[in-house]
Amino acid sequence: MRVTTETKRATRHRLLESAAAEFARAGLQRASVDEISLAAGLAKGTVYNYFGSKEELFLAVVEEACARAADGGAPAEASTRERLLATLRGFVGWAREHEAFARVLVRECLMGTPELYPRVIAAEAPYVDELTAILTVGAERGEVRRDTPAEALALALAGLADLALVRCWASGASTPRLDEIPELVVSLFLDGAGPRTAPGP
Amino acid sequence: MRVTTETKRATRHRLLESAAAEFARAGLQRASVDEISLAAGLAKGTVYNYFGSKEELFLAVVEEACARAADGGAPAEASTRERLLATLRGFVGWAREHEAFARVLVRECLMGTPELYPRVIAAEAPYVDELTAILTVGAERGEVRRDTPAEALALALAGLADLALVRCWASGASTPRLDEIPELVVSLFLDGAGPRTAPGP
Amino acid sequence: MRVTTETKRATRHRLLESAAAEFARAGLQRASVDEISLAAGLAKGTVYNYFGSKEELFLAVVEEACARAADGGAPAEASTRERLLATLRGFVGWAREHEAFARVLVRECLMGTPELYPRVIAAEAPYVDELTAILTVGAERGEVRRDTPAEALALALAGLADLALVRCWASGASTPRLDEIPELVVSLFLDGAGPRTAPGP
Amino acid sequence: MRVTTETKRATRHRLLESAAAEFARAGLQRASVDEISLAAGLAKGTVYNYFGSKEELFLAVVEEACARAADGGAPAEASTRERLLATLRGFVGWAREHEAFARVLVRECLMGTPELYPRVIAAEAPYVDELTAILTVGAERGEVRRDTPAEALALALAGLADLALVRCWASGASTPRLDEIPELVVSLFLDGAGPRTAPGP
DNA sequence: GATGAATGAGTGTTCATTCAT
DNA sequence: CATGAATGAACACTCATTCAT
Repeated sequence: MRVTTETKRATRHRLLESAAAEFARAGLQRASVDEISLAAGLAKGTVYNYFGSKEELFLAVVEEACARAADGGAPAEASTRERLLATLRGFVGWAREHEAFARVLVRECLMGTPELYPRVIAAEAPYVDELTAILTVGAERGEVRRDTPAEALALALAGLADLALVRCWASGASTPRLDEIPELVVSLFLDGAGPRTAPGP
Repeated sequence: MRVTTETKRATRHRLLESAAAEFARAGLQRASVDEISLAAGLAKGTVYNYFGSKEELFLAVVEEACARAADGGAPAEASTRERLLATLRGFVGWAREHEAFARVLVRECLMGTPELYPRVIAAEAPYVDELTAILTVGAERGEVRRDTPAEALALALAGLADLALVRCWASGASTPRLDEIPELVVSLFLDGAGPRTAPGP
Repeated sequence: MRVTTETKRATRHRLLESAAAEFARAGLQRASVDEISLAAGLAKGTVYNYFGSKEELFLAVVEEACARAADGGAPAEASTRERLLATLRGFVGWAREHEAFARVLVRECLMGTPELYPRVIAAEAPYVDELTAILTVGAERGEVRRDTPAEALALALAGLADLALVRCWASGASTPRLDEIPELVVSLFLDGAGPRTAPGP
Repeated sequence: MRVTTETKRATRHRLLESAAAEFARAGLQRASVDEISLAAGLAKGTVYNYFGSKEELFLAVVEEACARAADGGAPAEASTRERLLATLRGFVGWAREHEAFARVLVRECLMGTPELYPRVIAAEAPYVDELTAILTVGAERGEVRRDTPAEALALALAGLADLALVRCWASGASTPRLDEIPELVVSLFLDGAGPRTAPGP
């Protein structure tokens, strides 16, 4: 019984892994259930013993990706800049190690099918919420402008990070490099593209 | 002869219009050639008298959208901030009036099918090039930071505008409102999310 | 008026020529009406001013081919062997000069669409009839076996010639060569594949 | 397992049978995959579980037909005439019982689509090879003329048999009758159409 | 008489989903 | 619970034919 439960968990995990790879490669529409099941070493029908449809499987992958992306623990009571940097470093580090999941997540952050959009939003909530919380505290401390809602800023920051990741992947990991992304994005986000006024420690 | 030429132009235009709507609704993969032709009041075969394939039609729509988006004339020798604002206002104004086209453009700016990517990039060039040119001049004038390539900044700016548009459409045109977008985006882009240091003249 | 009639004849002729080329290249099914009209320097619709349908055009080509093939005049009162040789030489010579028509004819002699078969048979009648007549006279003279109907023999002979032509074309005109075909076929047909008993004068 | 394997074999067989009938009726181009699957009592998609494409299915039918046609075992060390007769009797007997396959085979022996020609040739090899072998031995024994390559003679003989079958089918099985064909064809092939010289024992 | 834009039925093929084993 | 054969709706694309100009 215990064994059975453990086996099921493992099977589900294998399906999620190969589904992430396939969705990252081909997107939701073009991904093939056949490919996913074969890559997991299982038969096609098994997919439907675990997930109701291809779309359900896709959402499960997105949820898994967000859950993993969010748990890049934030640091202590450092400056807002440091906290954002840490969060993005966690995100980028996770993206490096789980590129398949990361590609799916980024892809769907930027452009989801309209009918799935609400559910993707919900799945991404933990990740965006973390950024929102940091920015809210930052605004209270006077480290973040107050004329724009924290959530809008969080979405813009997440979007900038996603765009940078897309550019990185599209350029063969050369421009920008993965490890440059957090500084690059946080700098642009906090300081803007205008001339550097006060570099400040 | 003249009549025929004019008629063909009109037919092609109708096809582009309904194709833009369908692509905006469903994306490249899920868009149905049948739907496009029927919505245009034409038979399916007619689509193939004008465009070699669904993908060619799609690219034609993107090119059309970019050509229109780009001709929002830039102003004179104003400040970089004003020039960027004017360009984004032109873009947003155009997006309001041609929402179907705009959705296609934004969608594919953010994430196109890999095999089409080079051609989409080429189609979008005029629009991104305009931003790049403004930012290059701005850097020379000392109005734009010089530690990041102008083209990377242009892509970030275009990406922010796209993200704002997506949020606008997803929220039923309420948050943010269309006409707020240029100021919002340019302000965030130039000044950053940090505390307002110098409101500037 | 005379001019008009002459022009129509010429137009019809051009269509038959390019139709023969296209049918020879691709067969009845795969032949494209577009190709035929364009190769003739005319618009697609014009084909239908002269022929009711693609099939009608095809039959017209077959008839034209047979009419031309048959008028390779038969010689005098020579031996049956000589008369058959002369007829086949005429046929092969014509095939050389009008390869497109010849390919269509051979193709359809060997394998016609069932529904067209009767009409193709009728169109080929003049050519097969000539062979039948020669063989009938040959049988009366004792130069041809009498235990098989002359028409069956004529069809077998025509079939052998067609097969030889097909082999010739398939081998790039090398095996057998076009000018070898008449002797080859008549020799096999009259003498058989058994050991040469009497080479005859 | 055993059951599944047996079932698959049966399903494949049903598809081959109805495909043979459809190809015989309409030829490769006009044959409809829909018709084939429906006639087999299966859904259209099932065809593609067994054969990669319509062309692959077609080639499978030809191969099946040739494999069956060739196994009409040749007799012992009889005369060349007897051996050829036996082979043709086997072929005709098989053609009677599997008319659909036979029609496909004959049709494609006589004229295949150019791009498939090499593969059709390969599929037919066993059958033509048998005739070639018999004729080669016959030439060594002095029972077959040596001035023409055995393979060319084999093709001519196979072609004559095919033509006879076509005439038989076209005439509603009356002229010639199926069972007359072997003698008719072998007699014409070995003795020729010239006057009977030596009836031989 | 010539044109060629419009047509739309027909085609081969894919693939998510089901279900009997 | 896993399987994978069967399914059939959906799809992009072709092309012979028509007809208004």
